[in-house]
Amino acid sequence: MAVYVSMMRTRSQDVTEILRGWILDGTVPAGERLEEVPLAERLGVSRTPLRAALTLLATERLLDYQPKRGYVVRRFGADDVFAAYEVRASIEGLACRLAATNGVPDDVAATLRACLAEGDRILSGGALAPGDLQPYQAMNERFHDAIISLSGNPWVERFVRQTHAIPFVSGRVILWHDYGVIRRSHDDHHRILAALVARDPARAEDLMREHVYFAGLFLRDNFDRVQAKPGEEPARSDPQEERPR
Amino acid sequence: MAVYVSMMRTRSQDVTEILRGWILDGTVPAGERLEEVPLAERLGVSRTPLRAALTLLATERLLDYQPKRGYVVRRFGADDVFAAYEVRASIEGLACRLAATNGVPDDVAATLRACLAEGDRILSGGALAPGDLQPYQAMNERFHDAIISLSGNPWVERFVRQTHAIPFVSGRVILWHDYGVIRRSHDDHHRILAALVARDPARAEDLMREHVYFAGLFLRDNFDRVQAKPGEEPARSDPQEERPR
DNA sequence: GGGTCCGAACTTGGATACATGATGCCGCCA
DNA sequence: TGGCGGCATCATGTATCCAAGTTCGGACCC
Repeated sequence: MAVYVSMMRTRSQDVTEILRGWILDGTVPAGERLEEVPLAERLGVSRTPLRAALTLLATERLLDYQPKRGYVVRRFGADDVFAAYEVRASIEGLACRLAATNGVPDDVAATLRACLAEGDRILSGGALAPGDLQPYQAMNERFHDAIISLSGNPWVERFVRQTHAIPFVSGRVILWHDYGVIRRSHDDHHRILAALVARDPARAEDLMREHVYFAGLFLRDNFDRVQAKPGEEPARSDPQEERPR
Repeated sequence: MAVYVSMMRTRSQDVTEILRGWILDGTVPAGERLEEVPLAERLGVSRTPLRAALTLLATERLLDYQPKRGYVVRRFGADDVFAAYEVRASIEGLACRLAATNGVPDDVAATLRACLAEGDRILSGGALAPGDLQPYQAMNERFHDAIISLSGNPWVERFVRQTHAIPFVSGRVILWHDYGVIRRSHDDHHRILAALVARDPARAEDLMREHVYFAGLFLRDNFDRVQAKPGEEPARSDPQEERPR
């Protein structure tokens, strides 16, 4: 007996995704007040589903909310973003440790090795071509997502996903100008997989923590650079958070 | 010109808190379907604020939601709860490390020392009196909250708060039957504060991680005990549980 | 002239009415 | 008798309407 999962999509969900996208890619600038009626008209829906979306995004802390005073797009500074990376480093480190403890099934190992191979190919030229940014981002996200799934801890997955829903913390934003940094980062990937298959939880955790933490450091020190070019944001792969894996 | 912070409380917020309480303390049993109209009548409000509360609790993952099929109180098993403790241990460990790095202001140190003193007093008798559970819980929460605030990392605060909003993970639930375990746990508190004032980040992190992690282990191994506590018969394994609706 | 008080317009919160998809019963047919 | 299909019922999703709080401007008072 098959269990049917409703494919139904409500307007609220659609509106939520659209709005989240607008916030993350800067279409709606930080600090802007979101008034219900104009927004609803702009989105072509009534206030009801829009309000559901707003409450949801407020619980995700993408919006600030005060009763009777409405919603404001939250402003994220370099310190906020770095703080998020600290947390992400900690949780993904945990994920990596758990994954090493649990072991890596063959099919996942194959996926991870494919990620490594693709990264090697992209970086083999010795320089960063702009057109390679998007595939590298996608590869990077696949790699990290696979490890998070391996942790087998649903809360890890949930929290990491929440950190990804913070502007500039998402794996979609990668500073693509320093070959050496990217090279090193991908080298981390190699060592992380090695630690995973060797069932070395402590090493796997340490590597992942530093891997993510350094990304946060680097982003903080180059924060003006990434803020300046929101046009660099390429087509996001669908940000819907509910996607089961 | 004074800046007024609206003290306004909306019905949605009230309903959210009430419902969250009902879920956390078992008034609404896990697995139960929450129908909007009956619930709204029971709460004395219309469907609108209730629906806002439901969407919020669903984003907190306290409820499962499927479009057109409504909300169901999520069921948390021992493994879910333990997994939450793993994450909480990691994040509170981070919080403790950051707090040790930042240093402890005198007023906070005084608060923490007061917590230690109260715990010492409660435990001085050499046994656990039922009437002492509530003050000990409150003290425990104050202690942990103070350290989390010291971290200065807003995301840490947010995520830890989220783990506290999981049934059985909340600091409100403490197994109060084994004097030795509580005694040791409070001894951890002493050492943690010592590490904080000594500005020893590594030791502070390790202590807090183990402190929380062991609480998770202990809770998992005594899970039936805490589940039976709300006065309900332990959730009988319901063979029809899988039936969608 | 500046500050305060008042009120009107606007915005958000809540209630109700209507639309739409899910569920389950019942009868029909093989 | 058992399975399948259609229709009735009901719960949820959305729109609209009403209530209540906030904001802002202007007039009045000091």
